[in-house]
Amino acid sequence: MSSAKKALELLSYFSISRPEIGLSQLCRIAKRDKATTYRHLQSLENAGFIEQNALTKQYRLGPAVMQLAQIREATVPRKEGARHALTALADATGETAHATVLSGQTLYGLCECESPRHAIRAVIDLNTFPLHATASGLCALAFGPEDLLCVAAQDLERFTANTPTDTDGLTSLVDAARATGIGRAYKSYAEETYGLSAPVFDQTGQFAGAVAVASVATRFTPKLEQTILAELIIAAREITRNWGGVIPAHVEAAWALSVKKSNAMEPAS
Amino acid sequence: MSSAKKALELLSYFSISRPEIGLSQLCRIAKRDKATTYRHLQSLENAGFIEQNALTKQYRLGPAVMQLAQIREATVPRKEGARHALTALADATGETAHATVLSGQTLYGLCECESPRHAIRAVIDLNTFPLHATASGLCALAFGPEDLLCVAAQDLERFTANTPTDTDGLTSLVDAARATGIGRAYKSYAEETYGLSAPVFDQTGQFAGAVAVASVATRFTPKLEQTILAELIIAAREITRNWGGVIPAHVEAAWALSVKKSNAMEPAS
DNA sequence: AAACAACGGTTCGTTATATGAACCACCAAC
DNA sequence: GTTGGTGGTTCATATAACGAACCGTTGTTT
Repeated sequence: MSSAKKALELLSYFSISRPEIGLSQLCRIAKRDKATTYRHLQSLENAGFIEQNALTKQYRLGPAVMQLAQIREATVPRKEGARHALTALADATGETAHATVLSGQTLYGLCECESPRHAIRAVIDLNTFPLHATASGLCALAFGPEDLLCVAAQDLERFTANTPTDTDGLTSLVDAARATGIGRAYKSYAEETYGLSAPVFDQTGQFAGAVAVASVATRFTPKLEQTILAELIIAAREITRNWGGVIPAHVEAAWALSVKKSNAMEPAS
Repeated sequence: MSSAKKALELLSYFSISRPEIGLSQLCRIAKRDKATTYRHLQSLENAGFIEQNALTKQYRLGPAVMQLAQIREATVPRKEGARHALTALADATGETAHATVLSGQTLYGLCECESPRHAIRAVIDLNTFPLHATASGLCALAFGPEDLLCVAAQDLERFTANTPTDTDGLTSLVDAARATGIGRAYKSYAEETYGLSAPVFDQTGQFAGAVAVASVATRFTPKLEQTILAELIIAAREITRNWGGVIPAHVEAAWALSVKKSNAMEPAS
């Protein structure tokens, strides 16, 4: 593994829930040598990617990332293009909505929007999304580049009893997503959550990411599913438009079938 | 130079004005070998820091920087703490306002806010700020850690005829900043701009950054200076409060003198 | 259409650079 | 004063970074 990659990987250990990390602690987390880790941290600090809390000596993300994010968003305004649709989605469903972006073979969390309706709700710690266990991931496998499925099949980490851990289980979920235009993760990532997701496309015509709703499994009803489904499709259309893409015809067709079926099961809301 | 540092440095060549860069182009800019640069780009791409435009093969910043920025801002909400004061500052002065953050020995642009009042106005390409040639930089030298001045004196790059290029010239500007509580860059960075800046402090009690106004030199009048001065101080106080700091007494005293002197020169606005 | 130049990407022998066990100095708890 | 935890440093070793030269493609020029 290249030294640059190792240094960059250190950044991925910072998160909202763990925003400051000490040297020794980071060595444990990353399972790396202290001297090496220290040198990497120095490189990162020099470049402004991290800085040291003067009081605690712990490291935290630095100001350089703010600049880069601003340049990125000015170049490819993904977040801006998703914001409105996400808040509307969270508002209409009363659940937590979020969007993801595919880059290379990794699905990254873009932003999250919680609804205040329920005290118990899913919170998304924005991170990379496992392709096989999340609704957004299944969307990526179903509608993204084909080689993604091979990559995902290599690492079928088990998160819950429902996580698909063999290729057959995974492909059946992906096929279902293709057929319905919707990715579904029923307790496959976290024990209590039910995720539904719809694909989003960009100006290259390719799959660019997904928009998703994470709901608490215990309050999931056919009625709620019907609402989420309808709103998800609206959001996916809006974000796709903002990202300069168009929904492929076969996806629109799959959605139409899904909605029809959903309405049939729970008629006249 | 470490490989990690070299890879990270590549990211700094992306900017709002040059958001996408091809391999060969980047090699020229960074004055690096093509094979090496390519490998570095691959590392960066793997980590999600850059991605390739599928059509043009050019590289641009990737989604990972968005996540990191979100974590950084959740950890240390610098931007949020500066936003309101900056818009108010731009609004009150009719000029472009911006804020900078010191991390290590580098002064980073945080955010910029333009006023629509004039068609001709300064635009800040958020980047690292040269300590010797910008108003914010002079603030950092005047109120930041002492070793900063030694570092800055090592690299006195000339930008204009007014750029201080010897230690004496620089120290006199820094001394002036200390005496007035205000950093001044009169055509020392760009030929047409006049920058005024005030220091901002954080909860450690240290200098944390600066807030600044970049004005067009040709429309600069004592009257405008008086306005900028007053508003700058208000903004610096507000941002300092939001960042959890307090303005040191000697800085407040210097400001009081500056305002008094400025009022005396242009009485009864 | 042939020649050219510029592009992104790859190869391979050389050599510089990353590595990590062992090492400080420091601090807090007991 | 011992113990266990920090953040930070050293130096011989070995690994991975390096770059000249290479390939295949593309789009422009003659």
